[in-house]
Amino acid sequence: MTTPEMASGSNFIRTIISDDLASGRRKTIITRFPPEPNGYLHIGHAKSICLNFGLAQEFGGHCHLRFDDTNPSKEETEYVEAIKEDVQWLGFDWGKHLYYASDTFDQLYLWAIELIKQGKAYVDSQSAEDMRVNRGTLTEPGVASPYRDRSVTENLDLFDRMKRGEFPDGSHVLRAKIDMASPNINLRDPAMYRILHAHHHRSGDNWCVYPMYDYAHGQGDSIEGVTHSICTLEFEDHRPLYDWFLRELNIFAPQQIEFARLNLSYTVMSKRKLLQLVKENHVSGWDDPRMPTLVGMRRRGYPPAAIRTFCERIGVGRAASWIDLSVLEDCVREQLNETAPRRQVVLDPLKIVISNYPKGQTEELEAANHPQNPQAGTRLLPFCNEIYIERADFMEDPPKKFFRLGPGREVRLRNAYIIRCDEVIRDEQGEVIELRCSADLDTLGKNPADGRKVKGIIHWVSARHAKPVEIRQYDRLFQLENPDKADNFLVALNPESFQVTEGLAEPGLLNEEMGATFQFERVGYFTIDSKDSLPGQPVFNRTVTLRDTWEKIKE
RNA sequence: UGGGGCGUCGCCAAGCGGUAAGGCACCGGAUUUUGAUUCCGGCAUUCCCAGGUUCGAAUCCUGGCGCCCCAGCCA
Repeated sequence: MTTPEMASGSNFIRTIISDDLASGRRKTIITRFPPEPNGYLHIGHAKSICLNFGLAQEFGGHCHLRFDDTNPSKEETEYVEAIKEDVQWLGFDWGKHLYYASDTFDQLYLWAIELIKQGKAYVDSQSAEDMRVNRGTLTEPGVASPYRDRSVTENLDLFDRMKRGEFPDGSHVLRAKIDMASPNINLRDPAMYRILHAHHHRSGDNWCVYPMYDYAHGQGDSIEGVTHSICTLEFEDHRPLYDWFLRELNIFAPQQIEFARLNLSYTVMSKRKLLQLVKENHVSGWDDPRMPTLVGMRRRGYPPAAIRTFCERIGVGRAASWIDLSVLEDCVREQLNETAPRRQVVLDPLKIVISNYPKGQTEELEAANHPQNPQAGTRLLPFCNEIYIERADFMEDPPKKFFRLGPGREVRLRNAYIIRCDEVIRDEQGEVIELRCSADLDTLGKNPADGRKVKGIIHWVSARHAKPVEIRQYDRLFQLENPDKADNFLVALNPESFQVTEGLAEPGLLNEEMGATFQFERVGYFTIDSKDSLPGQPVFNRTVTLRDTWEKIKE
């Protein structure tokens, strides 16, 4: 699959890969996306997915999906299934290349024994606290463990008994013997295996020892023949360790390449924080339409193609970057503008009675489903003498630049007639509750014969035919550009990120498909909620508003 | 002041010694029965700063400054 949005500019990873291919250092390329199944995928993962799968497609290679399931205490099958679904939804296919780090446990164990035999690994029996203290600090070297020089025989015996489950969690750990004085802390005898009497979602209760990320990842890459192992910048300091294991084991060496992770304004990306939002009910779940998760965005109505465009547009680099949320929203608009059928829905109704239109009459007016795409066809809109318009489309005392409705003013009803406001009706409190208008009946599908210009166009629904529908208006979850900067990110939550209103929709909208997205003309894009909608009773999620230059002019 | 990185337009980002791509945003203007879309046009004498090398530097050298990451038996 090669989609247009991937036709691409250059970035440093593409350069490395094409150089490797050109020089013959690599015959083909294999990348991988290696999520830990301990949470749902978010937009940050999407960047990595698009990068890895995109590169593989572009250079005619493969991208593997590998679950990094080396820590049974945090991982669940629920997440595995959700992750697969998200990757597919985003539009990528790993084919037969589905792997699990846990599938390599046997091989990893054999390699560990090999390293012990070579005197490159040892069993340490210090407490976690002692290990921490003896590791030294950023500016002082570490101190060797008193167990560092155990004999190979003793190490072999201990490691075997660790594996058999003879020891409690935390009593021993297998460490690589590298350099306790290394300025790179990752090289100060990093842990390879810890004892964990835990049930693993795939290997069950077969193991009492589990490999650490650093000991498992590079070897997993190597086993799968990964040529370019792309990860985020915080693993850069781990690269010497990644390379060390491959070299000591003398196995195929993939190249680790790091890039800057995505930061999005007005959102948090850490799994811990997302989990907290879910657990403490600040949102309705991982799939809450305000969440930066892929399930959330899907429910909100973001098309996968928009997310792909976004990932391509933001580029790949090594400099810490902050992308404004509006960039994502623009990608969504761009995609939806092309694909979403148009409809008319009034969110905040104001009644109009058209005095010169026959009371009992109803006519069906033809409206285009997509003005720029005739192939999208047309639909019929019922029209009668009573309609609703958007409250904001009327002003009693409008400024000169306001070209909607006002006393004595004319405006075009989209797909219908031009009307003039003759009278304003109010209740005892003085609030406007109704408008009396007259229509120019000779303006259907054409401009006034006398040549007068009517610039304003507003949307409407027939009062006798419109159907009430639930509208959920979402906004950014946080009101701080960087919620992580607050002492507690929860104080940055936007109290107005979710508002429910009842709108009035053109009747055809009642029986559309779950997940379908429409443009409510002049308002925004709305998607039928796939969870809370009922047959004939849709709930609409506001996916994103339309761009609104009037908002700017007003200010 | 241990180690590893990063600093090019408001936000991303190309560039790799030959005289600042592109996208988004923004500002004009045109078309428009969505103040949407679309379309044209504008938008860094300058690349964190200061020196130096060179006919020529964002690109090389030296010295500063600023920011990010690392002390889990997490990934």
